[in-house]
Amino acid sequence: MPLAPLFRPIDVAPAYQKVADAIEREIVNGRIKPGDPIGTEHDLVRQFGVNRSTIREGIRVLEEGGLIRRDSSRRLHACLPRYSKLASRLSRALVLHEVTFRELYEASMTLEVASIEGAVERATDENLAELADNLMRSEAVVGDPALLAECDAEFHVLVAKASQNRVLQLAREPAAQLFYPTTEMIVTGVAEGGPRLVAAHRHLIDAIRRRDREAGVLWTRRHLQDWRRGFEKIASLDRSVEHMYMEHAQAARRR
Amino acid sequence: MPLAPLFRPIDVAPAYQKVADAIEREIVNGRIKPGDPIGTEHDLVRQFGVNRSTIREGIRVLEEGGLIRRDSSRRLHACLPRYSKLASRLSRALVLHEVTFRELYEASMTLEVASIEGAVERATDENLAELADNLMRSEAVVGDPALLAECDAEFHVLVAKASQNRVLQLAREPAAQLFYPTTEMIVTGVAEGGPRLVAAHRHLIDAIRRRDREAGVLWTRRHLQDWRRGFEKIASLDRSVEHMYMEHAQAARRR
DNA sequence: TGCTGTCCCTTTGTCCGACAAAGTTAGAGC
DNA sequence: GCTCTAACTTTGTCGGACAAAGGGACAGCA
Repeated sequence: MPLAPLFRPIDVAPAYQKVADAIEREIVNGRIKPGDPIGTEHDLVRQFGVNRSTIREGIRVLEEGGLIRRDSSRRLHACLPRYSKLASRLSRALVLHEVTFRELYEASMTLEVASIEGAVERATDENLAELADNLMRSEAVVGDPALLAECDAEFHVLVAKASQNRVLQLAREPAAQLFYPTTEMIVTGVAEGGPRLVAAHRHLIDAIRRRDREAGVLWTRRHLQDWRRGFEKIASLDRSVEHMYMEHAQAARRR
Repeated sequence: MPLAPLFRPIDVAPAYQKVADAIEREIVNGRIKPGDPIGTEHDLVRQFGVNRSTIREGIRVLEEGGLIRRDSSRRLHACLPRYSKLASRLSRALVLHEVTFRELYEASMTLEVASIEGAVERATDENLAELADNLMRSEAVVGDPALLAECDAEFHVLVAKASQNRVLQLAREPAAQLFYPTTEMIVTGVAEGGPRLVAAHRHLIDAIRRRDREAGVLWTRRHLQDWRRGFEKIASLDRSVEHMYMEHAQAARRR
């Protein structure tokens, strides 16, 4: 029988962590709003009563977490964490955990179908305009796998955006970021890949415009199955995502 | 007509960022494997030829990103980023973006249904044993909303784990973390909430064991609809997730 | 033998002071 | 009113310093 707990574990966090936590708390509970300035390092030195080096370590933590940024003049201010930056953290984690393409495919099937359902139900005219613009640009680069893959990635981001569900938007992003580089490979390797991709996008936009849920789901499924078939021509679905893909995610994060 | 690009944009990143990037690169492309030691700060000072303060700022970045940790003796080593830690970053972002409970509910409906489908298809005996154990513990604390909510959160993590799809596992986590505190409130407020919750879990385990997909989906839907009905008794689904919820996510992250 | 306490070395967390480069501000000059 | 310049501020980096905590070796003791 263990002894009755007489003492609570005492909180021994290094000072830089406490600095970061203190600022984080003010941001997440709204006392510091996104866009508000945080003050200079010297200000923080005075407020927290610790050395500037300590403050700077705390700032790095918050910066990496996406809670604060430095503007053009390098001054600190709070900001809304950006989905794509956070998502590339997750993509990185998925790569390190060596998830398989099958897992990516299965999860994406779920997430993209949910996105299109939301989009069919709630897309605005502005969403549709963005999608149409994307389609035009896709048609123009149908012969260039790299650019087309980029357009494809953007297309699905726009569909998710049209769903008006930011949780979904965020949830689909990590897997999508890992898809992107493979799309390029597939379009390169499969002759009719580019035109089929663009055709699927056209049908999807059409389904959204007509609020035709069945068609939206159907074409999303086909679109992903096309990806799958293309991928299986060059590799096994059970292969794990390779480290090389991280290059893309890293580049995306820095943007 | 712009001039032909004669120069590439040069990479002007601060030194601490370059240190972090260099170490990150080695980890994500596998030259440093999870668990490998990184070396002491002094080692890194020698290797990179910069000051220890600079090294330390770079380390903070990687630490926050979950790529490296300090073990009990505070020595640095590479590690696999933990889903729950990353997910709490995302939860934090969702709170700051002020997503509504409706968005959470809709996305979770999709993600939890997908999880149970995967679990029904692929759960192992070990997964089932963990779920059964969770159920037992839930039954024991059915009268204590806080503990029951904790069990409920764990239950759904286990279902996602049983789906054997780590992408799904990761995708559902951020939303789930925001659900958790509300579950406690609902079980407190609705008299029959606790027993219904446990009953749903029992049916879900049963469905997984019998590999009965229909039943799994059905009971997952009911379970979530129960949550929704309970929630609507105390607030509107269109209310945005409040900053106070972050307290829970923060606590979870530190674990 | 197995446990304990001690000394020494390493490592981390923190502090101080310093300086160049880049950005900001205020004022002079037109 | 506008531009240009000269302070001033802020950041990024550096060097060195020191206390506290851990790890390891070693002696002392049951």
